[in-house]
Order: sequence, then structure tokens, then C-alpha cells
Amino acid sequence: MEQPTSFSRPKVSLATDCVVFGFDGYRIKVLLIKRKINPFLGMWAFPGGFMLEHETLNECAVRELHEETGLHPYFLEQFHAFSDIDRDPRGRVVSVAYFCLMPTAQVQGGSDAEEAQWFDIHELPEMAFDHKEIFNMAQSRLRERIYFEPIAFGLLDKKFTMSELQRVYEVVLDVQFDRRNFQKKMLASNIIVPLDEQRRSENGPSRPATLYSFKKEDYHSFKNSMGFSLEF
Amino acid sequence: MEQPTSFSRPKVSLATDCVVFGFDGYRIKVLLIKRKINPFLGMWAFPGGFMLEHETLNECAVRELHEETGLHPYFLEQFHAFSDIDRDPRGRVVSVAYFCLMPTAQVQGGSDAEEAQWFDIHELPEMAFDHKEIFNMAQSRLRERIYFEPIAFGLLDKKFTMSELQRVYEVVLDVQFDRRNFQKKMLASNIIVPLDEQRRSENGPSRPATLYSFKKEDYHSFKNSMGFSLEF
DNA sequence: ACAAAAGTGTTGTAACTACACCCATGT
DNA sequence: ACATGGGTGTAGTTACAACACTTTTGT
Repeated sequence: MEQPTSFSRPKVSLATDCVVFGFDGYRIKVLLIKRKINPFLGMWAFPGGFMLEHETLNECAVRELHEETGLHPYFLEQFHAFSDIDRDPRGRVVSVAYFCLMPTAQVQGGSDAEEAQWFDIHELPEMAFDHKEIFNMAQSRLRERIYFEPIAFGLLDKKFTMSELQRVYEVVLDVQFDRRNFQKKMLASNIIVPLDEQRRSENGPSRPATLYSFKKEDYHSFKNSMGFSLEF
Repeated sequence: MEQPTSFSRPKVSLATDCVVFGFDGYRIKVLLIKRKINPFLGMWAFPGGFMLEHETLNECAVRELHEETGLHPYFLEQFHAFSDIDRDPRGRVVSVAYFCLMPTAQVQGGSDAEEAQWFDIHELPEMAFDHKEIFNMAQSRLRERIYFEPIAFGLLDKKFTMSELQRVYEVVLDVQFDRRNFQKKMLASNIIVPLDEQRRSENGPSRPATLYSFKKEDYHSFKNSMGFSLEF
């Protein structure tokens, strides 16, 4: 159409990058893929890519994630646009970053078209572009969100034990909770329901643990009850 | 430089829009400007405009806000990128929205180059583009943020009375607090300090009120203490 | 039989809610 | 003198933190 003042509205390339957090039962991981093209060939980076003309940012994030990892994300949320002028050596590229949660079990590292691999968030490799900065912001966002909203469930399977849930909170927030108080608070928050099932631990001896599942309806009563009175 | 796969990375125009919230002592307002050009000529919209080649999104938001309102924002934060395909009739434009806080006293409606005016957030006019949607997200973001973080101060002058502060919380969160409990909690949170000054009310009879100011250092102790045990 | 994790209850303490009276000022 | 908003304290209640013993299982 009309582009009368094209000087005042230059165009840029838009991309999405997706910080996929996973939980393997012990640690928080991040999914990276090894770059197959320049720039930064061979380096690790978040799954992502350029937005096409006919798609929105969300669609782009979903598509790229699926293309590069085979995943359909269950929790995906936009969190920040990164626009430093020199962040991409190919030219001006603004990237909108998303974060995504899932249990690590849903991806087998290296088995997909692209080489994808889970990294412990404390042992990240050098990353392409400004992905280190993107990661830092994603991580603090994760901490904030998990503290006040019931997103921990995104990192777990549909059915989970109380101690798995507790471990998620502990490793994300880097604190320790009393097992009994944690359980009381979680049950009082009314956001999980105990199932009529138990699971016995695969490794080592222990009593079977009751399974719980997330109860979406009562989302709101949670907002306030998960403030664990920590400072962080 | 090289643009080998320019098919896979189409370019779009990027813009910023800034949702400026103000507080006039009674109500939350939003600053809109009347559009002087097409499309949507004559309609109200958020201050904003296209990102230039040599600037970041933040710089763009600051520049546009200044150009259109004369303001230098004191609190400015990016919150979401809007990318619906048909959101701008001129073509594909992705807009990154910011929100900004200030006391309304700092802008005289209509006095600037562009026609700027404060609107009560409950009496908004029809707005250009998808700005209604942008507003809705900005408002819920404001509510979330004020609940957990000390950003109410962005809506007040450096020196403020306890009841001004309380009114900010009440109108943003749409609740009522007990005056004495509110004061206790605020003082206990250690984020404001009483000054050695008082201010007498301009309108109507009342005892002079002590002034307080925001204490930036103790930002963190606040995080948890402002949970007023409401549901919202 | 032992080690390892899961299940469960009580008690002291700290934080919050509800509530009422007096004070300084302007009209 | 009165109406308006500002200043302040207490008592009852609720929510949280701290804490230990028993049970089921695998080796």
C-alpha cells in the first residue's frame, strides 16, 4: 500500500527464541540446539527463527519450536523483546523471547532432526547471539512466576508426587522447605488433588507415594497462598 | 551483507506504544494523544511510533514519548509485543508495548505540540488500532505489579501522604483497606520513610498530614509484605 | 535388619483483622 | 461549633514455622 514516510519506518527482521525449561526430577534444565548454519555455526542456541509474513509471533514460536525439537509446548509465554542493534551479525534482527515449560522426559536429546540437548542451568555452554542475556531474564522470570502462580505443574507430568513438586520449588527458588509444611500449604491452596493412585520409587527403597494432579479450576485461590515468606 | 535466505526472513516495521498511567489523587488515568495523521486520523491512541534503524526499542519508546508529550518517563517497562497480522491497515507492523507511571500533574493536557489528554481508565474513548487490547493487558499488568512490587510510588510525587498512597492501591486493585492497618503494613514493610514535613490539605478542613518518601534501598523486603491477603 | 523416603499432628509465635477515640484544621 | 480527614493502640484470630515418630518398601 502507501508508504509515504518509509524513511521514518525502516523495516527489520523479527525472530522468536524459546527458552524451554525442563525438570528431570532433580535439576532444572534448558533445551538447546546446536546451530547448523552461520552465524555461530556449531554453537548452542535456543530453538527459534524468523517470523514469516503470514504468522503472528506466537505462531512463529510454536512453529519453530516444533520444527527444531518436535515438541508441542504445553506452557508457552512471551516475555521480552531484545533489540540491541548489534545482537545479530547478519543485520538488524529483533528477537521476541518466549519461555516454555515441560518435563524433560518429553524430549530425547539428540534424537530429533536438529541436535537438541538438555543442559543443567548451572552448566550452560557458551551460547550464540545474546542468548546468555535472554537466559538470565528467562530465569528470573521463571522464579518470579513460580513464586506467585501455579506454573510448577508445567514442569511435571500430569501425575506427580508431593516430593517431586517440592523439589521443583526448591531447585527453582534455591531454598529448602519443611516437607510437612510444604504439603499442608499445597493441599490448603486447593490447587492440587490427591489421586487414588500410588507410585513406588524406581530407585532405592521407600514407601509408595500418592500421586497428585493439578486442578485447573481453582487457579485463583493460589495467587496469595504460595508466598512462602521467603526473601529472594 | 549476505542475505541468502531472505525468503525465510521477511521484514516488518516495528513500533512502540506507551501506556502512560497517571494518578490525580482520586483516579487512575491514561494519557492519550489525538492522531494527526492517517490511519485513524482524529482518533485517540497511545503515544508511540516507529523504531528507527539506529535505536533500540527502549530508546524508541523514550523518544516517541518525549516527542509527543514532552515527558521524560520515570518508570518505563516493556510488557508485550503485539503482532496480529491486520493490526495496522498500512501493512505489517508489530508493536512492542510499554507501560509507564507518573503523577498526572506532570502533564498539562492539550498544552503540548500534540494534543495530549488524560482519560479516566473507566471512561476511555474509542481507540485506534488494537490499542484497546493493549490497554487491557497493560491494566492487568499494572494490577499484578503493584500488588507485589513497590511501583505505586511511580504514580505519586516524591513526597506523598499515607492516604494518597492508600488511594493508589485502592483504585488500582479496586478494594478498600482499613486506614490503620494499611499504615502499619506500609511502615512495617520498611519501604517508605516518614519525613519531617507535613502538608495541609488544599481542599476542605483536616489536620496536616505527614509526608513520606520512597526508600529505594529496601526494595526487597517488600516483595512479600504487600500481599494484602486479597483475592483478585 | 537396616536404610531411605513417605505419611501424619501439635504447639508456640508472628502476622493480620477488626475496631474507636482524640486531634488539627477550615468554614 | 462542626465537619473533615489524620493520628494512634489493643485484643482476638488465623496462618505459619518448628519439630519426631511411625510405616512401607528394597537390598
